[in-house]
Amino acid sequence: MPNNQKALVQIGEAAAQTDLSLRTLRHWDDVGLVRPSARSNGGFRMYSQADIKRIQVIKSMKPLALSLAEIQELLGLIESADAQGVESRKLERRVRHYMDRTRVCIARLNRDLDYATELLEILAAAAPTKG
Amino acid sequence: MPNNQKALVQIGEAAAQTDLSLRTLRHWDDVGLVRPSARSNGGFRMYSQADIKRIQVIKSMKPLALSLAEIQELLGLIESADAQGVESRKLERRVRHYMDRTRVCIARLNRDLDYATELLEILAAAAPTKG
DNA sequence: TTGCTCCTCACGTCACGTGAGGTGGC
DNA sequence: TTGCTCCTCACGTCACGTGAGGTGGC
Repeated sequence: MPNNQKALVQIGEAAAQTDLSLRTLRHWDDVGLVRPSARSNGGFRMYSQADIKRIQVIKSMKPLALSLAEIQELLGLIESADAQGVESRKLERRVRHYMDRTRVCIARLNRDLDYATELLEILAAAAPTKG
Repeated sequence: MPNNQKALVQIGEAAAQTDLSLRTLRHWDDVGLVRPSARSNGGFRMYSQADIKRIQVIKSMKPLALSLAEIQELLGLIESADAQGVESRKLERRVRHYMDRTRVCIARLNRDLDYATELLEILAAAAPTKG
């Protein structure tokens, strides 16, 4: 089965599948957040399905208001924890730190939702005729 | 009652009451989003309670992913609608445009919440010992 | 006069956006 | 050979952060 070979896609496909810009994927490559698994002879970035999965995970972490560097650290922590179990106290402290931030973020998202809903009502009042 | 006079506060108080940085308030002043009602003789920004209310409204609009210029336009639209009713078709079109964006944003916030909750579970699995 | 708060530049930062000029590969 | 996709600079942008150097006002 040669479908292992075919699983590599160019940056355009990766961008389409993840709904991100080419520039964003190139930037994430530059800072080391998602390095494509391979390059073609001509230097084209070639993304594997695992790469795309990682991109989607990162995309889903964006609303947490973490910097790219923090996302990178957090992904590394999760990987280490998966690989070796939680043996290091330092690792556990960092993970707990990010759990706290995630909880804060969830609270903020809930407030944001309330505000957005309220704004929608205000706008509806400002444009009452049915569209 | 001279409490009308006393209702003006300096930028530090305004920042404390809204939980924003001095720099943010100065920036919003620079771009014309929130101009303090007055300046002291020495040039200090003096914010009224109405100013602070406006700041809080704007702060609550930040999660909608609007630019400061768009927030400014939207606030202007709501004011016009309040003042003259919805007489202009153009005004109504813009308001509806922002309603759509708000709906999109609400959908995104809900997805973000799901992701954040999921991440919290992943992190909890990575740091299972009780803190 | 001392402190604390405020002021205006003005450069730095983060995460990209946006061309410019050039090449890969079917 | 033509198109479309991709490449690397490199400057621009948005919303501020962060000093530098100086002043207001109780």
